[in-house]
Amino acid sequence: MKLTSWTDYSLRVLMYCAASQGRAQPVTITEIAQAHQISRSHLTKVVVELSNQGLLATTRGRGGGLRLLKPAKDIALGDVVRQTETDFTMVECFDSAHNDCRLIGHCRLKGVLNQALQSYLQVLDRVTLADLVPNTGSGVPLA
Amino acid sequence: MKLTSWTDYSLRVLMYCAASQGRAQPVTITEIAQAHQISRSHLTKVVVELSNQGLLATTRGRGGGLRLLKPAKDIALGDVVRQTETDFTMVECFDSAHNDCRLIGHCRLKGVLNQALQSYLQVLDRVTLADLVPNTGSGVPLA
DNA sequence: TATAAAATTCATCAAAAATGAATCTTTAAC
DNA sequence: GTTAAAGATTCATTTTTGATGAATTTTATA
Repeated sequence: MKLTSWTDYSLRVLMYCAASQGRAQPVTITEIAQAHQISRSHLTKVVVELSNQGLLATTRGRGGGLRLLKPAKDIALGDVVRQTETDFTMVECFDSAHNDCRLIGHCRLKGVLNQALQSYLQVLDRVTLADLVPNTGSGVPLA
Repeated sequence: MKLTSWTDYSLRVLMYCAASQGRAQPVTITEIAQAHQISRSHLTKVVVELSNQGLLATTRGRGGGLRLLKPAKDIALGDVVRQTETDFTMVECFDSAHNDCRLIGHCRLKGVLNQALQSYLQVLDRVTLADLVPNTGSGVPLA
């Protein structure tokens, strides 16, 4: 019952980008990697995925970097977590080949656990990147 | 973001015991292991932990077995999950040695993720074993 | 054309979850 | 009191999957 560091890194990248909107030079992977002491190579994969998911735009070459494709206030944490976490399995399917009682018990359990998960995500749906990142207006909030 | 099979097994054991209350012979580990096709040895460890947590009473020797220490309606899923899941880490602590902005962002994130987790557990707090297990009154619901 | 950026490929490494055999301990039934 | 049936313990692995990073390739700008 925990988030992967992959999700952790994804959130850091997005927050960093959100905090840097308005800067003259775009944010680079190297910059974020150094700021958080994560390997650049590893972080690149996170960026690629976020890019594939349509959250980030990347530009190669000198002067390139990252930018958010949507305003920070339009990126809800719930959506990010849904996409970065791969496994929301709550309980292994019980073997239903036996009897009604066990099956009924199972179904109720499954339903309850799913309700709890939805409740978790709904809390995150109500929070956006903009809520997390102080809006300094300076354009260089992570100086 | 998923539960361990340890928690899964714990819930199965408790549900099985709840469904078997009123039986002449107590439930045995071997019986549950066979019903769910789990190794008896492995399941024993789950039972020992549940016993240490005060949820189950065990009796050794011939004719021994397991029984719930509380009525099924008094055992909330939230409490079980809190005890069986060991790691609720949501995000690794950011390195706070750098600047205010990152730290503030981190703190807000941490708070939000914690809120979501609490929301998850609160849903489970409202459900008890009795809600999961059909009350047949037969005492042999898993025949 | 040199440099700086993202992107890809490959190979592991590490941690923790999961498993189960073998054995020991306890206790009721016979 | 012996024996069989039950839980308890110990030990060693196996499996999974998350996590990591070096090396290289591709792209684009100054």
